[in-house]
Amino acid sequence: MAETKERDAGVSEPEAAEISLGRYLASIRKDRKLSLRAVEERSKKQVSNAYLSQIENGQIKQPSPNTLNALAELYEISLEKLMIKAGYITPSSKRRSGERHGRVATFAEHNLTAEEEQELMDYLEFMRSRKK
Amino acid sequence: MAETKERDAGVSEPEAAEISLGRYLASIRKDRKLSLRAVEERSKKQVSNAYLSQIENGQIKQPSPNTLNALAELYEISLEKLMIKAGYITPSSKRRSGERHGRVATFAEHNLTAEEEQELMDYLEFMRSRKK
DNA sequence: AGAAGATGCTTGATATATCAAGCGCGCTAT
DNA sequence: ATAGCGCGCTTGATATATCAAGCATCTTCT
Repeated sequence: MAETKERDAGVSEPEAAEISLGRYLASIRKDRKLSLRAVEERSKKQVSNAYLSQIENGQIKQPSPNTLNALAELYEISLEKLMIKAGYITPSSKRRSGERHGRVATFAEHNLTAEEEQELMDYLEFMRSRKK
Repeated sequence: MAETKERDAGVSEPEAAEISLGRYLASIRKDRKLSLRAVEERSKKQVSNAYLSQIENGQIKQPSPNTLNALAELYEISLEKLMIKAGYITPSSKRRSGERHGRVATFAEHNLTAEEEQELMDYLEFMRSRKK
């Protein structure tokens, strides 16, 4: 029955004891009602079913950002969330107390897509969670 | 004498035949007047001198984003530029011809730091260069 | 019941990232 | 000159990502 026995460990520091990358990805895949092989196909072979299985069972510690990106796009979830769970970045400082002056003007020239905006927001979150 | 003999190859597709990651990093390190060992120290041992040497000589194809991030911060250069040169993302489509509706309002609530803004701009570039 | 798939999983092979330790060379200083 | 240091570099060892191929189980169809 697998059991998995809390074989979690965590690449860097689990800290908040969040749900692991593997379990997270597995739960999402099930929610999307996709089989391992379906993901393999839809990802244009970027992620093999064998490999995804290992990731979901926690046998792979840190899949490459390529892989994570493929899954993020396929599942339509935030890449940064995966990057954090994979231990590429540390969600250490809760909030930068630094000085911030509202500057938005620059982005006016960029004509953002809705998706682009969403991704930028995600990335902003990501930026603020790492940084020393 | 080294020669290196155009042992470049490129992880994904060189396409624009830009300067390679190795040469780029080497040129910047020299500009910053740092030795391999100095970088090793300043990076808090995140990048060993041996390894950096290999990277600069093109013997390492794709250093991890951790490594790239350490170097980007140390040299104060754009992480995305390194990510592109390392082949993590493809600067394929010059410009998405897609529909974009100017949306900036959301960022008004975010009070961006100058650095954050810069990084977001970089990331926007990065986003637009990959994407199918 | 048995053929045919589909599903999750294991495993062996291969590639590659990363580092500790060491080598050889060029500088200074004694 | 020679002792020492800093330099870039090589190499062997280790860890890990990734996949092709296969296995066991379960479902469904005839």
